[in-house]
Amino acid sequence: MKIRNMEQFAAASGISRPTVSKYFNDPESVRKSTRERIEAALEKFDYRPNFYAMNQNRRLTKNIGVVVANLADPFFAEISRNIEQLIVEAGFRPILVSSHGSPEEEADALDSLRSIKPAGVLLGPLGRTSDSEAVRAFCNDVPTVLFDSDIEGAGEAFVGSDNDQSIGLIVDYLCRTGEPPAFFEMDQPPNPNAFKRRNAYLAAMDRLGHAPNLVQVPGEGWDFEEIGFREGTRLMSENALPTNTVLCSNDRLAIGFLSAAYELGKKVGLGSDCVLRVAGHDDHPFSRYTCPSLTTVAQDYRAIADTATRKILNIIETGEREEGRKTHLFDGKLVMRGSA
Amino acid sequence: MKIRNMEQFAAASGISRPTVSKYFNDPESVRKSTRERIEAALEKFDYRPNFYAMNQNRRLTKNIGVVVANLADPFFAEISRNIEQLIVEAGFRPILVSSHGSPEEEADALDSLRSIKPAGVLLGPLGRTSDSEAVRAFCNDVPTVLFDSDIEGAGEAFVGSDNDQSIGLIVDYLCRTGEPPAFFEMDQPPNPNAFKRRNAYLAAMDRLGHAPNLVQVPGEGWDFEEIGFREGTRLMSENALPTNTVLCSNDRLAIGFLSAAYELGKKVGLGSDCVLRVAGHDDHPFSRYTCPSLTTVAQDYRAIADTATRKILNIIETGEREEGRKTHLFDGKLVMRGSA
DNA sequence: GATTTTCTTTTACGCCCGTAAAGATTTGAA
DNA sequence: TTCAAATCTTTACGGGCGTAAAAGAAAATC
Repeated sequence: MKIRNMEQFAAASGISRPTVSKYFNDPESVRKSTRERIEAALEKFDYRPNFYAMNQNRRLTKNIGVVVANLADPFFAEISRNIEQLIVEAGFRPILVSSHGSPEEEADALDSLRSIKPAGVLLGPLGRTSDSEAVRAFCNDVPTVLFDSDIEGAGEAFVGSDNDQSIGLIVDYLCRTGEPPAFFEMDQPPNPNAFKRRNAYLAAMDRLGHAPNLVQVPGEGWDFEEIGFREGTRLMSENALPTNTVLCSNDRLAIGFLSAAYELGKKVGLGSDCVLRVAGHDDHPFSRYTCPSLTTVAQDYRAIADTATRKILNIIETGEREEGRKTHLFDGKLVMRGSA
Repeated sequence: MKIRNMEQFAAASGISRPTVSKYFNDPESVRKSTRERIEAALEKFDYRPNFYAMNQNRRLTKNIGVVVANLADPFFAEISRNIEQLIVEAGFRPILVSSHGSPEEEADALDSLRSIKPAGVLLGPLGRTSDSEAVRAFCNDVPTVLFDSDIEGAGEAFVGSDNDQSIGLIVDYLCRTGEPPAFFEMDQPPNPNAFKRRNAYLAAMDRLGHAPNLVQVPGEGWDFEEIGFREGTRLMSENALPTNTVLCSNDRLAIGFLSAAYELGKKVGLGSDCVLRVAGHDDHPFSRYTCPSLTTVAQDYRAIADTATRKILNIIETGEREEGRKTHLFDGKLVMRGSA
């Protein structure tokens, strides 16, 4: 016999439909003996409630939107993998969407999520280029927790890395072990972390009593490796680098920069035959395999994913939009490899 | 005034509800003047039909599932980006799910997609490790087009790369310009393309009258870079490479291998000071930035995404499950860079 | 202008399930 | 055993929309 709807399934399991409905909403909400009878029937008939009918009249669906700036960036791929897993474990359903680096797509994604009535949303926004009005409007309607990039006043909370701490860490390290670093970055970075990191660099250099060296190269958009390669090539072939130590604003820039150094025959690393030290920030999954392997600061992916997810689940379950927007920042860890 | 449902929106636009419903199902299905009136009202009231109510009674939803083996792999990230875009342009809604390299998650993903009643699914399966019974069962219920990895007898069609052609191309090139290559691969690759490539290598070498050299290193799972690095290090430090030219089964293995060569001080490339040539396969987004940059064969991402998407859209629109499962294979293009 | 064709309106029903309220039953503690 | 609390059943309604059929209106054809 083929079960067609909850009515029939309820009959087959010998439980009333409202109770079965309650079970599917939250298995713990029914008595143990009832739960067992339903689960026994489930084994026999493999029925699943109609997804659409189920969500139509629910005050809150069991869907949680996950919007990331750019899935092609392994950082976001990795963090959304963690988040998805946690959401599933909590009995919710993740809906993963990428903005592909475009503000319009980000706004579209939020708009489109709205029609799915998610119980909550985890948003890793574009940042500087986001349509911040649209984002704030969305956050007013749907409980949202931001991660990675902050947008002022948007969402219930922000979870990210403490750029002051992490940049401080690597600047300390670089200064301690050689020439103080110059800071290599794009002049128009899409991501607000870039600004925080720049300021953190300036502060750290100041604290250590060194004159800062900002190297701001023309560049916008998300093709970081390309920009790092192109501008690195230009700077090095013009001998325009102010120091022999370069701290890149993120690992993807550093990956391009290292590639440029290799092509130009400039040996990077710590050995006596090396002319350059290069460091990055993020511990991008590929940075272990650059040549030489990249010294960097690891962001605590798991802690970020974990905290952001717990935060949104808590808001959903208590129904309380917390008062006072909170910010959770995690420390980075120094990852010493061959490049600096 | 706030529009709460289609009834109210229909009233506000001066059109009957069934016609409005028809419009949302397919804007082209109503008269132009009617369409214009509805769209004028849309500007004023920004109403959107309830996603759940909308899909509940439709024979076919406007959702298309996109399931990929591993979103953390930039190949899948890139191809799913293309697919998503094409689906949106066609007026459908993509639902992106990653299996994260796990057969259980793949089966779960399909199961979970089923309850969403997708009009069709584009599946880039794990391949060898897939639960092929579950996949075939799914394909029986839901029109599915496979891409990247094939599973025999599953789905309406398969779209991928012609490994015979692409491997032939690079083997030809390598033989023409130096010592014939050895083929570097894992002994337990998760992906069936690996087997096809191995056979293509054997055939190409045979055709050119060279003795083949298979280097099968212990390795399973998806940590290709790690395996390439570890086993590359081992082989090179033991001087166990049979030739000075290595063709890796895919770019990610090559990335690890190149990193290992660098660490060991073995110069890779074409110069007279180089002791090794290394090539890959796929044109992975990162392969431009390896040291030296990686010579490889580019898969035609766009053509694969395009064909697979058009295929599923066609099946959906005509309602015909084509008879006779078709296979579409695209040629690779040689990408000559520094490593070989 | 008459006729055919195409599109729209009206009316009505059903999809599958969430939810509410009231009464019946079970459970667990006093 | 008694009684209150927890849980379940029954009954009933409604959500927002797809869809079908019949009748009406508009556009296209001649």
